[in-house]
Amino acid sequence: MKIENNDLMTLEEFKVKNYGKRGTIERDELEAGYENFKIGALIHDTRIEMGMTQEQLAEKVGTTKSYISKIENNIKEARISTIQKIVKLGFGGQLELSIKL
Amino acid sequence: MKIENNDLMTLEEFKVKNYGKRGTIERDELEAGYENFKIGALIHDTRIEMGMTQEQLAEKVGTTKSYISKIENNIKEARISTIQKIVKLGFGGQLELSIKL
DNA sequence: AACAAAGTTTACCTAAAGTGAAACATTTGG
DNA sequence: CCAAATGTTTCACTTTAGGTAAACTTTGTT
Repeated sequence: MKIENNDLMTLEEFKVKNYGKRGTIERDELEAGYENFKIGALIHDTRIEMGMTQEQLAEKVGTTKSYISKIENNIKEARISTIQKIVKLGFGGQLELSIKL
Repeated sequence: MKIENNDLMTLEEFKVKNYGKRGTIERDELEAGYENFKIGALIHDTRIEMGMTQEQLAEKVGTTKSYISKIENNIKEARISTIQKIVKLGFGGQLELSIKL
């Protein structure tokens, strides 16, 4: 299942509504259809599928497990370059971004 | 032409190397293969193709032309939610994000 | 050349990301 | 059931995005 789209909301609204929840996604396309803050679930599920702990991922990326936890749980909204770093250094993959008009 | 990939670099390194330059992209696929800071070019080119000024885009998104300029020129590295706002409110499109392993 | 329109830069503020250590909680394996 | 491993939260601090107005520069038009 793809991550479904949400309406635009602020980070605060999102926290109230979705704190602790995670979407589930199917491989192995890992298409996100992104939207809002579901990026955490994408990273979480990818990490699990690759059999990594947060600590192992953190080491590859060059950060700490507490930070990875925050990103996975959408407590901090990462920048694109941060997500990219995780995908590239942590998963050895590539982040793709496109605009659908 | 798609935006080509770059190696990982810091924002500082990028500024020194690429300041002022912009990639060009072809429509209408607007696939980004993102990577680093080329998102500015993606927004710039999309805006031009839609015949909008920075001021018009800014108004739709609910910001100012100076901010749009900074994003297009990669002076500020936007968050995903910001890019999404521009794509959604400004272009009436959708931002898509995926991980390619 | 002169003027208008569009784009860039500067300056300045606030709120949130980025960061990590350590404490705490939860899950898993023996 | 206990210990070890894994994951989450708290606290604390620094950097940077988000945001705007105004000055300035570039580009386009007559």
